[in-house]
Amino acid sequence: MQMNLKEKRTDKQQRIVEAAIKIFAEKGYTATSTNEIAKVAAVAEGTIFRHFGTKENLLLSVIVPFLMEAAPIVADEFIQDVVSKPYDSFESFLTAIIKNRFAFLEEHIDIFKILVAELLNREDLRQYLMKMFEQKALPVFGAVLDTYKQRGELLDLPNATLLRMLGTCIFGYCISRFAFFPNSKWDDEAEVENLVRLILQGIGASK
Amino acid sequence: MQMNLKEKRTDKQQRIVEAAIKIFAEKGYTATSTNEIAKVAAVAEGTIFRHFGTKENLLLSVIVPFLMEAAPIVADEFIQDVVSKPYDSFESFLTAIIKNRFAFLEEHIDIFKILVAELLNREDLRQYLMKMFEQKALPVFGAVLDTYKQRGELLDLPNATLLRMLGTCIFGYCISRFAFFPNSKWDDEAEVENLVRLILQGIGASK
Amino acid sequence: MQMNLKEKRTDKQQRIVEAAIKIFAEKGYTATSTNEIAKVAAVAEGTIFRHFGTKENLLLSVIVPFLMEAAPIVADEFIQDVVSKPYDSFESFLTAIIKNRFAFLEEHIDIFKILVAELLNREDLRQYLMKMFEQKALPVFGAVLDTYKQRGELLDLPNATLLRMLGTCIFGYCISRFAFFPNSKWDDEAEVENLVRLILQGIGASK
Amino acid sequence: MQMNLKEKRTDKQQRIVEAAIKIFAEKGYTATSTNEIAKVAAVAEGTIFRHFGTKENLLLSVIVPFLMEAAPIVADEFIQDVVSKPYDSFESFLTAIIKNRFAFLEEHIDIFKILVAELLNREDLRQYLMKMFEQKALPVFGAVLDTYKQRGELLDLPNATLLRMLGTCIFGYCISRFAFFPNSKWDDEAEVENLVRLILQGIGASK
DNA sequence: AATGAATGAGACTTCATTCAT
DNA sequence: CATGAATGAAGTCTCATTCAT
Repeated sequence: MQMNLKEKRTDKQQRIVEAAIKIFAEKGYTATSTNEIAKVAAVAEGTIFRHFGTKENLLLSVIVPFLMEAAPIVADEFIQDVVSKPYDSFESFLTAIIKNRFAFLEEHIDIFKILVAELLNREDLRQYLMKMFEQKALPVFGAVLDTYKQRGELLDLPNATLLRMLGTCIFGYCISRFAFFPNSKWDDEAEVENLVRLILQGIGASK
Repeated sequence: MQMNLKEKRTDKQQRIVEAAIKIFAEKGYTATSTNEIAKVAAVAEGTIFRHFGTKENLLLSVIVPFLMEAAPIVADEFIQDVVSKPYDSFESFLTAIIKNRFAFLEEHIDIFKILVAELLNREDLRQYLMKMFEQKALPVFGAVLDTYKQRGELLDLPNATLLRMLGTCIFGYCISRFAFFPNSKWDDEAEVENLVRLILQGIGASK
Repeated sequence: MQMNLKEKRTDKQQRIVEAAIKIFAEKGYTATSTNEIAKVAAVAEGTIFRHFGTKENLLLSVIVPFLMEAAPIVADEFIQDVVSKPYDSFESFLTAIIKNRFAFLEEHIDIFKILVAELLNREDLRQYLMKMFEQKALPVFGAVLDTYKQRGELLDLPNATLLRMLGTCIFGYCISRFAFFPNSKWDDEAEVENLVRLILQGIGASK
Repeated sequence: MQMNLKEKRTDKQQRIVEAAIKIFAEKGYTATSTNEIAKVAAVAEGTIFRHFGTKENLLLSVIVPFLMEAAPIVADEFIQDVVSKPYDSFESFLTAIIKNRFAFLEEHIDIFKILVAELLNREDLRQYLMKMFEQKALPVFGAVLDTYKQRGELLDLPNATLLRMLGTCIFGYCISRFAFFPNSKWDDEAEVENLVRLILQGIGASK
């Protein structure tokens, strides 16, 4: 299944958005000039404003589709494509979604960086994400967690707690991996394995 | 033991740095104008440049002492003040350092936000931090980990791996906690407990 | 007799001209964008340029017909339709032309505003109007004034002087009335009466 | 008595305001670029914005002092300096104030043009002027008119009517004289005389 | 040491105009 | 004929930085 963030965009619009994503990710939104975006996109500066109105709106044209389409589609994907599959264990379920998420982020690494950067300064974005977490992620994943709890594979902690632990752990890893040190060499196979083990068993020796 | 990031600064210099930290954290470095800093610090705009030369140098005057003093002192602190203490278990050791780090970050939450934001755009800063991690953290904490491994409290994984797992986990939590959602109500006691358990045992049910 | 400023214009051309008149009058020529005109006229921006070439030419397409057709026709009208009529007194003549002019301006109030505004900045327009005054108005009205002077109803002053007095007085009233304060409630009947009395007798008490 | 519109302005501020007045009057506010003002004032473009914030505010810095200081001072002038003088007739009174006003406008001819132009597009300015007329001019001049009415020198019309007739007549003359055709050669002595006669006796022959 | 007026490069944005469709 | 996407020059405004006082 393919997500399409590029729908309904003309060639030039698409070039502008791609240039913006690239440079926003590299230098940050505020430090990027529309002049530079225009040059990289090989359009006139005015063309940016004809299509996006303001620089801020261009930023939103990058972020919003990512949030509006990516996340819901992701959720649907999970429900239909991942969640519903009869994973034989929580471990294989976890491995699957982590791999899935990693692949997704790797594909949209620049937008992810932009999102992380904007999250630091925009209260509205933070609010939006928290709301999404509560309204979308919690119910969907809650059901999954319940299943595995009943099968005795998970600690009997509140779903909110479990999800926050899972979330910060995976999110933290993603930030390091994709936002801060994307250029380091990572052995993704081993990393995923380690991450899954950390989440499931921790690093304490079993006694 | 008290770290002092304020040494050798005149009253005005200190006011400028404090204003800068506050506004940089709030709006981001690039989006902050020296004019605004001057107003908040109640000095003339020229005064900023008399003391710090450039806006960028003011940023470095915020970040560098934090990195140069905070981190090394922290390391020393651990060696002398934390590490050397005969903790009766890795768990109590982990709890101690996490609480210690949380307290530290809570005190310097704004600089932490600035650092996180700059990390996204500055390769030099990333390099510097990775070097610090390898040269400072790895040897110091490596020794500690070895100790607990020998006592059978830790999985027998390479220290680099263990530390990265620990690091991303704690760092990820700190980012969420301090950079992205500092305004949410967190029950620190419970959070630390959960984080320690996650790290040590994971969330998988022990069978 | 009907003046037609709309001759030879297609539907779209007419819509464009009307939109231009409306917005030019409201915001001034320079402050009006062709984009806005296009929207109000419900045509594409390119259509404006297809028909009028430049924005300035659109302005002229508003002003020039008004000057070229309105004024001459007016002159002819007076000669044939007003001047030649055997008014029984200068007062009734004056009342007639003032009422006539008021009606005319009321119908073309927006173009009048545009003309007044452009007159302030365009030397060519001023020259043109002065020339028209000397070449058209002075001879035509001069004859009329002579008639009434001979009948002893007018002061024996040079026609140029009389006309300038008449002109500034009526023109000044029109400016206030139509350009500056078009929204105020005016009792036209009484106003005309007052204006005629002012011109004829002044406001000094007859002794 | 000298009005001072230049108070509290530094040399550069004054140069900017003077350049603005000159070019606004010549080309109109909207058609004037801050770049051009800067060049004529021989300052950097940024200097304009340091002192006046926005281009619109520069316009107001031209208009407002003229309205706030000129008009009230004028009013006071009349009360103390003109009105209170024991003119031997309404004619000499009228001649005095017209000469006074002409001198004033001649001195501030450019601001007058700017004001006239802005009056066409700014409802707020129109409102302001009408309020001023009602609150300031009407009471002050009303008293004067009453005096001369009692002395049998004026028609017994309502003051509001008399003033509006006077006003549009003088104002209309000023517009023609100062705003539209400032470059024509006018014989001021004769013009004033004619205007006074027009106002007092009209142009009708006394029978 | 401190100030804040002055600067001018460069930011975002608007707009009249062109031209391929 | 009509369209509207595209342009790039020019506009207003911001900002880090300098310097005379």
